Amino acid sequence: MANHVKLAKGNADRPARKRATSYDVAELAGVSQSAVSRVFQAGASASKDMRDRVLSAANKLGYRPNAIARGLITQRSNMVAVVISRQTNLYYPEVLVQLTQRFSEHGIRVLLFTLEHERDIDGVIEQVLQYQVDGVITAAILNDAQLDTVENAGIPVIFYNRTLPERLVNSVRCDQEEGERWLVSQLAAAGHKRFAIVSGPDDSSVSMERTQGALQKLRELSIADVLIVSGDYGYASGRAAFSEIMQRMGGVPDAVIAANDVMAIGCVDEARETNYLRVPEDVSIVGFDGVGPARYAAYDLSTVRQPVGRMSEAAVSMLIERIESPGLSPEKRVFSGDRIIGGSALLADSNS
Amino acid sequence: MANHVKLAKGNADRPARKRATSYDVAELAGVSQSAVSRVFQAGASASKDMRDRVLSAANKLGYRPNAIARGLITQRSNMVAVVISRQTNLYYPEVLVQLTQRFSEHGIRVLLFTLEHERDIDGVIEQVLQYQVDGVITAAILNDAQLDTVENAGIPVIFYNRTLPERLVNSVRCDQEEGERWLVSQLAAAGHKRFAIVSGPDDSSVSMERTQGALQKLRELSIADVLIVSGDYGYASGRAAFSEIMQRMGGVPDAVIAANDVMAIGCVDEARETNYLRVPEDVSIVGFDGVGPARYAAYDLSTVRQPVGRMSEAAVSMLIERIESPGLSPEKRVFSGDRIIGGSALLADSNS
DNA sequence: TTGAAAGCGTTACCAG
DNA sequence: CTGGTAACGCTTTCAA
Repeated sequence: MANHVKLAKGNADRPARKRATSYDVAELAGVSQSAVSRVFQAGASASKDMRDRVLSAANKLGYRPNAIARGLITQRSNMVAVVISRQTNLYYPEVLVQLTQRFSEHGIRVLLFTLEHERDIDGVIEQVLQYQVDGVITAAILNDAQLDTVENAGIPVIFYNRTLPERLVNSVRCDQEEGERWLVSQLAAAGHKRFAIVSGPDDSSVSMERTQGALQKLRELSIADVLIVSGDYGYASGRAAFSEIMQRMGGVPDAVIAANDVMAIGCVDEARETNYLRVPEDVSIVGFDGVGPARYAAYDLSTVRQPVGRMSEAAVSMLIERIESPGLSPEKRVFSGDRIIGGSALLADSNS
Repeated sequence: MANHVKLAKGNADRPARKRATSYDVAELAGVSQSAVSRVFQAGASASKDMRDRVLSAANKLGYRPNAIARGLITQRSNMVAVVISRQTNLYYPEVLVQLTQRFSEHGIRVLLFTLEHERDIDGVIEQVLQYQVDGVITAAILNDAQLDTVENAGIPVIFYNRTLPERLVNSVRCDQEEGERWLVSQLAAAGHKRFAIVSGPDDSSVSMERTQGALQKLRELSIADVLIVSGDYGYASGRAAFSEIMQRMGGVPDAVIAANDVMAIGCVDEARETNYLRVPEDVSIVGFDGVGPARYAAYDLSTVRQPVGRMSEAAVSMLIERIESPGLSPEKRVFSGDRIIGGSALLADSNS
């Protein structure tokens, strides 16, 4: 009654080691290899009889065209690289799913590259090029030399939520500045005077844009005295930041502008739990992103939501266009964020 | 002064259309193509002189070995498929990053496949096989025929957080049952009598295991009267579920066991905001997963955290082992979750 | 419509 | 250590 280790149910007798090739199928079907190839193509020219014989043979052998070999001859791997930094993924997990889903509708697969920090990108570029991807979507900034490297290889690049202002590149992003300016103007119009900003990590261009956008608008409104403390986009750093603000200001700020929702939530908790403050009566707190937890009843953040669905759709279609027509000129698409008025801040429009 | 559209900075004169091949490098360096190939390999045999000339020629041409062609001849694509369902990614975004990072340390790239629902997997399998991946990590269940298909192609598969009990497969998972049993026993020991369960989507095996684990322990404790309502793992569905519980029970349950943290958070908010209940004084609520928001001060969930770091490390090393040694027998690794005692529930151990 | 043969860019095997 | 040559599995002319 001793059994073999390997148990194969449907096709117990097949050797299973070597994959069937188009030659195997051709032989079994009694046709040429080119014929097999044609049957598995879109605009093929094959008689019904031929088609049937090939397909049944293929089925019997479990044949599947080898996409790698195809890529070699057609010079199209049908793979695109998606480069994300840790942050992108953590705070917008749905972006990846959306990108992958949309690409797959076009017969394109996603090769994923992740960066612990945005600076680690050099090695990644090397890999991306070796794998002959047809295009790249990057949520990490490339410098001039890096971008040159990729473009000289003839690979189109789309920047996701970042851009190189000095250069002709393709990019899709959310208007962080506009969003922050709106938040600031709303807060100011509601009478807030003492502001604090919680910025993100130093190597995050998104955080830079948000912080600068807010600062700029504050300056325009002649609000000069602004305290900036920095966090790492995480909850704990939001709590620590609020604590630091209280200490360095020697009191309660009127409004706190956090570079993302998670830190804003941290600020809210620290204000309530540690300092026994009421939000928004004692202090207004706003975030940015519009992530899920921002809508939880306990926080109900006033924030700006990135239209991630439209952004990822735009990125995919821009990239596919450029894969199909390599000559297309660069395009920058900027989406306004959705303005969300929640209960975490007293805004001018709060009671409208 | 008219400029051409294309502006290339570093290497303005290079045609940029066609990528350099090992033959181009060989010609420029005045050596054979095989020599070039050898220089770019690990255990190569090449003299220092040879090496220098090749490398400098390669550099000049911007040559990079074509991983696709290499894969064709070596029968190793150095790519693995990672299949995730929407849910996996949304509630554990870090899993993907960890997997990708760890694989990349071994020179392996991740080809990502996402499923809207776990049932969409058939087409994905077809793609996975066509791309000649060296292995698969799947966070979606395959049925017998599907698994046969992949295994017959000689591709090792690791199941992530699911398993096929009736079959010899490789899997890495968190012990959902054990976790739920602990939660139930803690709740029961604290004196709770009227229980309600909020289950996840019907097609989620993880939800099934959790719900069954809880139910089983409740039965063992002779607590028969348990209401089960179902949600979709989302916040809103958690709120709706709590509402439904109140209605169908005609009063307040002693304890609510949600199949994940996000729904537990929804329950907490609905209990507080809509029903003016105190948590945990009036009702205890527990979740599962140990996601970030579970630790926010406003919720402070009692829950069980999946050790995702260790799990993804285990998955990667198991897969790599099996790619390297195809004969290895199947292995199932089960990790206990970390027990987290928070303020959202009165547990027997709460004051220990 | 079909088949033969020439690549795609690499590695692997052999002589030298 | 080095170079020639045969694969790898496919698509793509080009004749028939």
